[in-house]
Amino acid sequence: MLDIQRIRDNPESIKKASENKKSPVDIDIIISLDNRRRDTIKEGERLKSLRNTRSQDIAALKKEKKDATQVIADMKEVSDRIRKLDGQQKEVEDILHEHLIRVPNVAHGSTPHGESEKNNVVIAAWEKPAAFDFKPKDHIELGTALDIIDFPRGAKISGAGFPVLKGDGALLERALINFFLETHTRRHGYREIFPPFLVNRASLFGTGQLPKSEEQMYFIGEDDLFCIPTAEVPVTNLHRDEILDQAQLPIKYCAYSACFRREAGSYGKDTKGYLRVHQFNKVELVKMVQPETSYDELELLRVDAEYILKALGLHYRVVSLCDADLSFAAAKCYDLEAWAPGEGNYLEVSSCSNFEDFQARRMNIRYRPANGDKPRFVHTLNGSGLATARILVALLETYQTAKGAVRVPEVLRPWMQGLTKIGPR
RNA sequence: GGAGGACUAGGAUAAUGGUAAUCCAGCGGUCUUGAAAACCGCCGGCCUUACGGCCUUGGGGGUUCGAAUCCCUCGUCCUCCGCCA
Repeated sequence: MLDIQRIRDNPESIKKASENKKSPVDIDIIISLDNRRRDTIKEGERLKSLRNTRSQDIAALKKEKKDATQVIADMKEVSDRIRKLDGQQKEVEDILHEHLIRVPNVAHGSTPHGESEKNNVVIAAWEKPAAFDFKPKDHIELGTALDIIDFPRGAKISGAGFPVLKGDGALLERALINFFLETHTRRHGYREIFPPFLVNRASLFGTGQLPKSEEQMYFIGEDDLFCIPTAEVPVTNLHRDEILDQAQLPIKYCAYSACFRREAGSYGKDTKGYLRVHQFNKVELVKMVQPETSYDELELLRVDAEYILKALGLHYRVVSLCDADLSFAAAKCYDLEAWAPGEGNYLEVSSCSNFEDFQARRMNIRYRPANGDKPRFVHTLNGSGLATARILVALLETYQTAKGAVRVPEVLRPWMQGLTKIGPR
């Protein structure tokens, strides 16, 4: 959510920014609603001031055992008008709020401008794509032949988009999660969180999934709870409605969670295999920092996520998303894309974003500056570190051998029961 | 799931239906070689150039001229009962 003051001060630039983000909003109606709101408040406060002073008079009269019926009668009328004005004010504020929460965050100055994802900018790459002296298979063929990914049985017990990992595939998945968590906690200094996988509406509003993306989430109506689409939601909301000490910042959390996404409306895109599924595993990195440091922290966050890809020896590239491709709440975002030789494609395995104070305003997460000044909103950031479904795909396809086995990268072996490769059963 | 109790600022505590008091912590200052102690000021939010005004007792409603206080409702925590991996 943006500061209404910021919108009042720069209506044109906010309007332009929302158009650049391809979700234009009507700024004029927001300004006029806000004017009505302010007028109503003004008149209401004038009457409330009157009521407060006259109430004191009534108290004084009663104390002196004098008659107060006339004043009380007058104030009854004033109170009725206040009630009416309060009602109007609430009505205007509700409508204004509905508009405000749909204004997207403004892209940061360093975010490239563009018309679509085609204008995203590749800013770095690591390693070369793996070379093969045979035609590399895709992960579906590999996973099925090795009997470590079972698509048909997943479809049977749950539906399309719920593949089952079996045997060494399940072990590999678990190894990845462990490797990610160990790296970020021990090497990068993040505190591990094991969050609830179901959250309430307030949490989803805080991180910006609600109200815009309600249809993308699994919903348990009986309890009004949602399955989390990412650990970002519970972890960032940990400090909702709190005032932190400056000395606590930066806060760095990492969390494993299963992630649930309905992917409504995305049929036809990446439908094949394990690339776009309804449930996958992810280790998420979340930071809460002082505003002045958030863009430095974004670079550090990206380095932490990139470390995993380097350690796994995967070819990848870093993409700076252009404003048109930026998510609703983000001001700047880097995607990390791992190379999948079987697909012949790059797969998005991490998004590292700075939300500035956009989420913090929605969640009311502030910190008290060391000098005792009044609380300021923190800046929030998050990034995948990483998502296993697609990393598993990149690994299988990158480390496959001519004989159809898959070598296990060195760094995963401590969690792989001594396996150096996954072979046919 | 049932019964009872509680919720006041960062923390802790007070207020016969008359408009939120106090303590601690924190910040600034006086004093000091420095620190501590002591003392003074600040110490929830919003509006206002200012003076000042309005709001704030877990959330939302209601009664009343006036609600932290009375009523309804929801939430959270605690105690007990029931159920349970």
